[in-house]
Amino acid sequence: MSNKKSSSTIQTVQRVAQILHCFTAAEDDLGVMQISRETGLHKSTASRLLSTLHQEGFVERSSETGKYRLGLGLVNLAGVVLERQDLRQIAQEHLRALAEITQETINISILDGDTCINIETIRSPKSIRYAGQLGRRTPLHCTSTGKVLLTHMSPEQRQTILSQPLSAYTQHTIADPVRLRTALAEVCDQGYAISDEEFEEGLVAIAAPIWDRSGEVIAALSISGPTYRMDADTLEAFILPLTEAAQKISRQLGYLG
Amino acid sequence: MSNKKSSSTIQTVQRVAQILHCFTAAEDDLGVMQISRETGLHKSTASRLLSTLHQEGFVERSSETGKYRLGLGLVNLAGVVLERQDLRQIAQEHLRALAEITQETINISILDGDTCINIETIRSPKSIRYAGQLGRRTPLHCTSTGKVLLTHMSPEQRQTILSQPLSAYTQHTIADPVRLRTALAEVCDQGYAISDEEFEEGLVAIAAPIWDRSGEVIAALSISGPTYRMDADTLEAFILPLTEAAQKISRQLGYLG
DNA sequence: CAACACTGTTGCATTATATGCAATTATCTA
DNA sequence: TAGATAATTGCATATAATGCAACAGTGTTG
Repeated sequence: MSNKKSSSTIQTVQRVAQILHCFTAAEDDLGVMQISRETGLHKSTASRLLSTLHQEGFVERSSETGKYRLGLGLVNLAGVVLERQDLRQIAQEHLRALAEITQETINISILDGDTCINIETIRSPKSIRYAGQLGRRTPLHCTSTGKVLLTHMSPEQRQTILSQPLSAYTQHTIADPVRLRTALAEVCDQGYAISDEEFEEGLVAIAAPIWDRSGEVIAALSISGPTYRMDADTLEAFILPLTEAAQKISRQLGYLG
Repeated sequence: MSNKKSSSTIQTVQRVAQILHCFTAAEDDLGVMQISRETGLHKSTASRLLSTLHQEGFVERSSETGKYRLGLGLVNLAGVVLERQDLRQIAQEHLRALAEITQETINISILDGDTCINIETIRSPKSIRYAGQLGRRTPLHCTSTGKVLLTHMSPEQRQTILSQPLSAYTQHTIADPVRLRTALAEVCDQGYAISDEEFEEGLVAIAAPIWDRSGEVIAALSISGPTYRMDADTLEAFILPLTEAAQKISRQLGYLG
């Protein structure tokens, strides 16, 4: 106890958030006790909160295990959020075309605070592929989309993010702000960003910016795949289709570039 | 006041749900007062709840109007739900193919209590199209997907749903349980369901069932479009690609039909 | 199959927590 | 500049969430 936040903060809401965030793609069904342990909430508190979340459709109970899982009510609400991104609708056909050409996983990410979040994914048809996940949050400094978004944000915002410690996810992560700035300058120059195993071993991605009518970069379009398929030549060959797709989407959004 | 539910129900969670459900695709940004009025909550209560929901990322504030909107945190959570539907991943390429052939909006819906909910959508490239929305809930008795799911549920479940009053959304809605049962028998027989303006004027859709390895129908695949494009001949021509796509998906799920 | 360990639910008294009021500040409109 | 409307916040009060402990369910093991 002692989360002395803004005076007007409702504890129960924080607890609900805590509980919901226990569930991940990797651990998607949890019992009351597991949640109780993970959150530090009393088991009866957890039980009652979960029970109410269940009534409201935010969690479900697995019919086999009886454990809780996140519920379709969340998809329902998320649909409202995604619906207002007209970007998403406009982009769909271009994504499909790009998926066709590249046979790799395509993502669109937008900025969310100091992370980026995936708002649309088309997965590679191949069995070894980058498993893009809708709604997934990734760091800015070591992903292709993140670097694109970093490059095109306001200097103050960028400064704020770069002044915080940058986690090294792999050996290739550029965790040094100075070197990162240089890398970003290059991104700005060439019009696309590459993450070569900087976020995850074996994962290479390339991303280009999407502009809206006001001339601001509002999203990044990316192609992600395993290192062995994303060699220098392939990557080189992807640049044009990628930037062209991003251009087309931008134009449809009213960008006059 | 006086929602005497199960003794162990937490009011604040119900209120959170109430608030979140105020936001819809049509009305996606709301002020504190609007929410206070719509939910009956005291304006300061609404303010504080929203403020906390904001801290937790479940709502955002529009930078222009300053009003609240649903936030990306919800997309993040919904991603976890969607991720566990391997159906969705398997289906993607088949959906794309079907979209290509038909040039209409393609949806996959699953059962959620007494409604069905959209878990995947590919929109028609045409400007007049059915605007399928991820996470959207629709009734069972008057949609093509709903009728497919109704047809293949357990008799008891179906009984429960059909014994409740059926809303007539349009003049074509089959609101009479007896007539509906006859219609469902036909669906069972022919292997697909059609909704001919039964849910919305001007909207025609056709759906086929998707089976899993245990031989149960777990979802429905549909093609939706405006009446004038979805005439009898076109509909007729869609049957085969639709059922074949549904078959392919089912087989990939392990169905041995 | 009995005993044990573990998990989830619930009635009840306690107190911490959310509430409503009213005052204050901020934002918009005429 | 005033006047209305909306949003926020300090504070006392009372309601609603809490933790306990007992109980019910489930599964594991010798």
